[in-house]
Amino acid sequence: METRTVREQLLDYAQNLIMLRGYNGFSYRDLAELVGVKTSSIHYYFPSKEDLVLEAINVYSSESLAEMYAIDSSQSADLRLDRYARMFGKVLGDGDQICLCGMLAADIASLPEHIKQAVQSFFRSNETWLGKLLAEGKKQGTLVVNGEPEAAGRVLYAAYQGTVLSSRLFGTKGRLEEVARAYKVR
Amino acid sequence: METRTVREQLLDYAQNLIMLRGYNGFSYRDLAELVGVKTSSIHYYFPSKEDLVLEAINVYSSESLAEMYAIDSSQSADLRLDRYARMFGKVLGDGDQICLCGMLAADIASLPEHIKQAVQSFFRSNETWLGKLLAEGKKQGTLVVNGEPEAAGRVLYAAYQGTVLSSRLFGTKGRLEEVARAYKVR
DNA sequence: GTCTATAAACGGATAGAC
DNA sequence: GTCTATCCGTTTATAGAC
Repeated sequence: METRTVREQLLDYAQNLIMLRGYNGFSYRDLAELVGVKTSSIHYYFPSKEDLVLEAINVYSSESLAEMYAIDSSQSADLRLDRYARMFGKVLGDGDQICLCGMLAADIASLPEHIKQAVQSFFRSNETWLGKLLAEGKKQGTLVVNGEPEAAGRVLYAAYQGTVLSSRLFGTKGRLEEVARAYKVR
Repeated sequence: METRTVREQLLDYAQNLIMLRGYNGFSYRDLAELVGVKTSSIHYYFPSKEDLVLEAINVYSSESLAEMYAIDSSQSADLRLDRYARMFGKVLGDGDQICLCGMLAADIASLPEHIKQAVQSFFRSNETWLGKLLAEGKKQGTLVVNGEPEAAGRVLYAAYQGTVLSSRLFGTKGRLEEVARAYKVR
């Protein structure tokens, strides 16, 4: 028996579909069939497709960032980086999904300004968090950071986004571990 | 006066459209209006949209890889990395495009197996080329490489793919330079 | 080669009954 | 809230005239 509300199911399946096929790659019909309602019912909850996507970003973003901020800051930086990597590993799902905001960043030319800003906000949060982590790891001597940690945080986040993409493309989960390994002191 | 054949124009505009909006984000109608023909004429050259995309990959791939392989191998590794970064900078175009194969990697769930293989092939060529470059830079002492160069090549290529994405998202070209800087000896 | 015409399915969205 | 019915534009693709 399904306990979630229709609205919750819609958001959940919408998230999966976007992470699989992108904004232009799924329709209200796809979603309706998955949830078992008619497309007109979706419009009751989300008048337009953009409304749906924006709400999907909000849910995804708040959950992901909460998990990221919850990473125990008393651990050493290299262990925290491992936990971050594992978090990123979960977005792969059955190996056919990429990060929701990474996907929407690819589709950004099809989306309105306010959605772009939500995606930017998610990127920035990850970048600055990683930047601070790298700064600490450098000070501790647990991570290898060449140059300014802030810029290195942006590069590292880009590496993670690119790596989920190639992990799915090649069907290999192991690539995500290579990223953290490239920053660890050996 | 337009000197290119219709076929050449179709491929050129198709490349731009894919790099801007992705596989599901453009139509034969968009393309027809840009070139100034009817959609049925496009089917004469490319029976299906997949035929068009595959040919666009072939053109893009052979041109990009040729340019990459032409990077003077007598230079030091850090200078070659700069040239590679500048190459990647060109894909941004007016700041609204990302790598064709990076975009199609995001759209991969909408595409057939033989197109997936073409995208994989492009990724692999870049990854191995960068891996060898990093190996040489490490030996020369001009680049900072932590760990195995092969894995580092995959991470670096992912970083470039992720960085064109975020460069477009934030409208800042400078991020591409940060990547190479993170690998240079200072 | 390029066109007109057309097919047949799909797209997001709305009105109004229940 | 969810449905049926419907609008109307779009999409890829084909047939056949020129």
